[in-house]
Amino acid sequence: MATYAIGAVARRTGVKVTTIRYYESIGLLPRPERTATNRRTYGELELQRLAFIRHARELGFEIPAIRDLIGLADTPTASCADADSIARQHLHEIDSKLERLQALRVEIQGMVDACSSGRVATCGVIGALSEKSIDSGRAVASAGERCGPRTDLPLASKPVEAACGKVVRR
Amino acid sequence: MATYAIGAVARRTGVKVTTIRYYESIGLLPRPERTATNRRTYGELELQRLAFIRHARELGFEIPAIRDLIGLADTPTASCADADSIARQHLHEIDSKLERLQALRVEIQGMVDACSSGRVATCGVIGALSEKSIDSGRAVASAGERCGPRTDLPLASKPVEAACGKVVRR
DNA sequence: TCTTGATCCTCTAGTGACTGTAGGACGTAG
DNA sequence: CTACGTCCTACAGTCACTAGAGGATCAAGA
Repeated sequence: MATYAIGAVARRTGVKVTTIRYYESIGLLPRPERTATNRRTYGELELQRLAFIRHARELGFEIPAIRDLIGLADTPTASCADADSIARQHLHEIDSKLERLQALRVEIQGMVDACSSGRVATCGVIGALSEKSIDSGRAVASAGERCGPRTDLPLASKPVEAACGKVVRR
Repeated sequence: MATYAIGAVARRTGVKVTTIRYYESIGLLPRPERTATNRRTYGELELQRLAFIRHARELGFEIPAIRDLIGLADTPTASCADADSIARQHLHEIDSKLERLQALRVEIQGMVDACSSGRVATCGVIGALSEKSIDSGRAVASAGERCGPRTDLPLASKPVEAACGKVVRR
């Protein structure tokens, strides 16, 4: 079975060398075998686990949650009940993420469509994610409401930028 | 139009007071109006924007990306082409996240189902997210492959834990 | 009106999850 | 055997918060 040096693992999984060592230091990855000259060597399994961690992080899961998830995969059948409750809990988290991501997708797709058809872009991007979070009932910006009076205007003019915010600078 | 103190905003959006101030300090939120005694006051618009930021962060978007997204919502129609390219780029990101989240969901749902029906749980959780990331072709763990020989064994035994990793400790 | 407790202010320091760098050992192609 | 790339440890820095100190303001009750 093939083994890989830490650099090769980094290249294959997209996780930086330093990050791999960091994950090892916090116990998220097991300490790997070492060569006679003290270099880490990894197998396919670690590659998979690392790729999993990377994706999970990109999806917004925190390290304790990832520990859980990895634990699920490693759970012997005996403790199925524990695994089940952890799995259910994360299932809710995932469903909520999916829902919000889909809402955001719809709004952004809408912008792209509007743009390509030369129509005035409406900016429901913020509304897509903001509504369901303002806890108390009567949603602040009910469905369909857009940000500012832009749609009614021919082009951006004075009242708009006061109402709708700032420039993007990265 | 109703205005809110920072604490009220925090309660309604689920974003901590200190975090709101932090977002202001990095320019992600505009500086709000102040009362005569120097207290911040916010309107519905800031509430929405903040809720948006919160969800976006929970979905794994970084602050520069969120700046972009907010920028989209604030974009005057004039710069529609710019907005379009940014929107398209984030659309890809979102689609990729959706895909991976759905794959993870399937695997975790599978575990829950297996558990509730008393079957031996298979641990495809890691496989769900690891496969598509190992860059070079011939996927390391091709579809359907599971983590370790667990499914074939009656209960966890010696070779498994060496192969499949560590204990969960939070 | 006075008090008391909640909330606000600024400033600074700490945390989680990385990320980069210094200083040195090891590996490998020419 | 040289040169350059990769690896090692250790530690400091960054990003996105988070908590705490020390003090001012507000709102409700005695």
